[in-house]
Amino acid sequence: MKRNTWQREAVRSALGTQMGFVSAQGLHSSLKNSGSHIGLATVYRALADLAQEGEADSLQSPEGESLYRACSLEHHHHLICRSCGLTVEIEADEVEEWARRTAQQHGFSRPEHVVDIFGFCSACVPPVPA
Amino acid sequence: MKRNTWQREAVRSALGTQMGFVSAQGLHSSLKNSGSHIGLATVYRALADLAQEGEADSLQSPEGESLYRACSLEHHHHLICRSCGLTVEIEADEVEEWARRTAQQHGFSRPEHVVDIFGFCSACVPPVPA
DNA sequence: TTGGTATTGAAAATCATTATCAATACACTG
DNA sequence: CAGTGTATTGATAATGATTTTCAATACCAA
Ligand SMILES: [Zn+2]
Ligand SMILES: [Zn+2]
Ligand SMILES: [Zn+2]
Ligand SMILES: [Zn+2]
Repeated sequence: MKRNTWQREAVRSALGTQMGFVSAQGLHSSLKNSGSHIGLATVYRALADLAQEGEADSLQSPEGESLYRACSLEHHHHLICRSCGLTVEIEADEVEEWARRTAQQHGFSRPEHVVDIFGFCSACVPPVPA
Repeated sequence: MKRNTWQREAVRSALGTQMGFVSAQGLHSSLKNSGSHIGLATVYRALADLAQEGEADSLQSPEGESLYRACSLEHHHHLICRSCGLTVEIEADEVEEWARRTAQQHGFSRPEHVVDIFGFCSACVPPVPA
C-alpha cells in the first residue's frame, strides 16, 4: 500500500508554493535551499506520482523538460511565461469543442489534446527579438 | 554559404516517405536500413535545419522526444494517431485567434502555442479503455 | 515492539541530444 | 580540370535529464 512520508509531503508542499511550472531538478534545488535533505530521485518519483494521481499537471517545455505544477482539478490549459515560469490557468470551452469536433470529423476516437501558450509575461522584458 | 550534400537530400527525402512524425534516431535507423551510411549526428543536424527553415515541423512526443515531419509550409496543427502515427494536418484559424487574444488579454507578448490532438485513427482499434 | 515491505537516496546506468575536431567534400576560381 | 578556402561530416566523447539499482531505512498494521 502507499505510505505517507515527509518527503512526499515536502514535494507536494513545495509544489504548492511555486508560482508556475517547475522541473524536478528545479524543485529539488528549491527544497535543498530550504534546508531539506530530500534526494533527487525521490523528487522525481513524487512528482510522477502526483501527476499520475491528478494532483499535479505536467507538460513538456519547448526544450523537452518535464515540468510540473499544482493546478486546479478541472480540465484547463496554460499560458506560461518563458522567462519566469509564471503560469495562468485558462479555460477554453471554445478549444475543447473544436478539438472534439475536429477529431470526430477525421474519425479519430478517444481524443486528447495538448494546448498551451508560451510567451513573456508583462513583468519579463522579452529577450532580443529574432 | 550553405552547401548541398547527399546527406541533407537523403534526410529530406527520407522524411518525405514517412507518413507521420519520426524521431531523429528513428529516421537514422530507417536510412541505414535502406543502405545509407549517413551518420547519426548528421541526421540530427539536418532535421534541425529543416525544422529551422520551415521545411519540417517538429514537436515533442508525450515521452519528451523530438519528432519531425515534412509538412505543408503554412502554420497548422496536428491530429496524430497514438497507435500508427498517422498524422493529419489541420488548420484552426479559430484557435490561432483564440491564442492570440488570450495571450494579449493577460499581457503576454510573443506568444507561441502548442496545439495538437492525439487519438486513434479509424484504422486503429482503440486499445483497452481505461 | 516486531516483521514485512514500501520508500529512500547515493551512485551508476540510460538515453536522447550536442559538442569535438580531424578528415572530407563542396563551390568557386583561374 | 586542378587548387583553395571553408562548410560539412561522422566517430566518439561529453552533456544533461531521467531512471534504475539496491542496501539501508522508515512506515504501519498487527
Ligand atoms: Zn494546470
Ligand atoms: Zn515572466
Ligand atoms: Zn505539420
Ligand atoms: Zn492509426
